[in-house]
Amino acid sequence: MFKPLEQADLPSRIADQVLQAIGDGLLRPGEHVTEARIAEQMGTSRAPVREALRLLESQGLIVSHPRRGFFVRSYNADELAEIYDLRECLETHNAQALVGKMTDRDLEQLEAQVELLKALGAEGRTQEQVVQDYAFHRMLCAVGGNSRILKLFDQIATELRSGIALVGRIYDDPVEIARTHDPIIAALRKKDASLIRSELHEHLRDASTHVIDIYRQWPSVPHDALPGHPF
Amino acid sequence: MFKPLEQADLPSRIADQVLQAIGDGLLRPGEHVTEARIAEQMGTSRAPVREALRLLESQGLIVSHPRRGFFVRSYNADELAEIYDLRECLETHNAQALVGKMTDRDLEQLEAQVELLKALGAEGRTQEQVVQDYAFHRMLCAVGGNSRILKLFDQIATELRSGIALVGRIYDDPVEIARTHDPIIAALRKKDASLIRSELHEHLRDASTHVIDIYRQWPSVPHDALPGHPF
DNA sequence: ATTCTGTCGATTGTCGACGATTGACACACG
DNA sequence: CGTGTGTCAATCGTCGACAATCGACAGAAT
Repeated sequence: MFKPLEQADLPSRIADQVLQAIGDGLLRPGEHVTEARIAEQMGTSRAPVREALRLLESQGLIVSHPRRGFFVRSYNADELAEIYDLRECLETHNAQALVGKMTDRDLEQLEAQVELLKALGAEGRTQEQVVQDYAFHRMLCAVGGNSRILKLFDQIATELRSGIALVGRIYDDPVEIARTHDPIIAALRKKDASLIRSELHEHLRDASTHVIDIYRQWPSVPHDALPGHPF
Repeated sequence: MFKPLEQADLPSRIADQVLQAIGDGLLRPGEHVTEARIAEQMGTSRAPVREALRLLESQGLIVSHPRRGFFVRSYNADELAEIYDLRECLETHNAQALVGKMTDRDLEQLEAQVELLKALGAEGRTQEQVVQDYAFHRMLCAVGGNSRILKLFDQIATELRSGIALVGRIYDDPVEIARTHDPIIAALRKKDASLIRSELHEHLRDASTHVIDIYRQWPSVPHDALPGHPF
C-alpha cells in the first residue's frame, strides 16, 4: 500500500558516495581521505563521516593508520592474488554443496545469466558485463545456501570491482570471456562436483592471472610508501 | 634498548574489555549494550565506546539495530552450522595448498601441537586445550600462506570462542577429542591432498555437530526477540 | 654538508550537549 | 475486556569545540 520510504542512514549514504568516488577514480589508491573535507562537502559533521569510513574499512576498501587518518586502499599484485585465492576457496566450496541443492529452475537461471553475459559482451557493454559476471558467480554462491559465505563473496566482489574499476578496460575480448563460462555450465549440468570444482578453479585462475597482468602494468601507488599528508 | 611502550588506543582497549565481558558471561547473548553506561564505567565519553562496538560489530560479535543500539550477538544452531561450514571451507582449501608448501619443520611443529593438545586434555585443562586446539588449526591455515584466509580464520575463531565460552564444558572427553587430530597428522605426513581434505572435513563436521548439540540444550536468547530496553 | 632540534600547521581523537526517534506504559474508547 | 491513542523516559545520531599528536620545514650546531 504505502512504500516503506526508508532513507538510509547518513553514514551509509556517505559510504556510498565515497565508494562511488573511489570507483570513479576521483579518489585514487593510496590517497589520504580527510574527514573534515568530506564532512564539509557533504554538509555534515565529522562523526557520520568517520562511521562511514570505518564501515568501508571493515569492508577492506579503506585503511586507517592511527593518528594519521584514512587512506584509499591500494592493492598490489600479491594482495590481488590472495583475494582471488580466497574467492576460489569460497566458490569451489559452494560448488560442492551445490550439486545437492541446485534445482532445475536454478540451472535454467544460471544458463540465462551466461546468455546475458554473452549478449552484453557481443554488444561491447563491458561495464555491465562485469556486473553480470559477478551476478552469475554470486548466484553460484547463493545456491550454496550459506549466507555467511554469500556475504563474504559480496564483500570480495566490492573490493575487486573497486580495484578493477581503476584499470578501465578489463577484457580485451569480451566475447571470449563470456564463453569461458560455458565449461562451468556444462559441469553443472552433469552435477559432477569435482568437475565443477576444477572448472571453477581454472576459470578463476585465468581471471586472476589476467587481472593481475593488467594490474602490473599500472603505476599503482605502493601502499607502504605512505606520505604523511599528500599536499 | 627502550621498550616501545605502546599503549593501544582507547577504542581497542574498550573493545578488549567488552570482549572479555562477553567471554566471561558478564554480558549475555541478546543483551542490550548501552553506550552511555559503558562510557560512564570506563570514564570516557561515548565516542570511543561507539568505535569499539562498531569494531566488534565488524567482527560479528555485536549486532547493531539502527536507533536501537548494540546487542551482544547470539547464535542459533543454524548460524553456528554456517560458521563451521565456512571454517571447513577455509581449512580444507588451505589443506590443498598446504601439501606443496609445508616443510618438514612445519610438520614437526604441527605434531608437537597435537602432543601438547593431548597433554592438556589428559590433565583436564580444558580451557587451555580449547586455545591449543585453535592454535593447531590456525597453524594449518598459516602454512597455506594466504594472509587473508588466516585473518578470516582468526575472526571465526574469536566468534566461536565467544559463542562457545557460554557453553562452559565443551568436551565431555578431552582425551578423545585430542586423539581425533591424529588422522589429520597422518594425512599430512602422507602429503595426500584429498585425504587431508576428507580428514579435515570429518573432523570439523564432528566438532560442528558436537558443539551444536550442546548448544541446542542451552536456553539461548533468540536474537530476533529483541526487547526494547531490558530494564 | 649533514644531522639534530625546535617550531608550526594540519588533522585526528575525544569530549559534552542537543534534538530526534524508539519502545513502554497508562489511559480512553468501543 | 480488547484495541487503539497519547504521553513519557531513555537512548541513539549528530553536532561543534578542544586538546593531543603527527609530519613538514627551517634553522643551528658539529
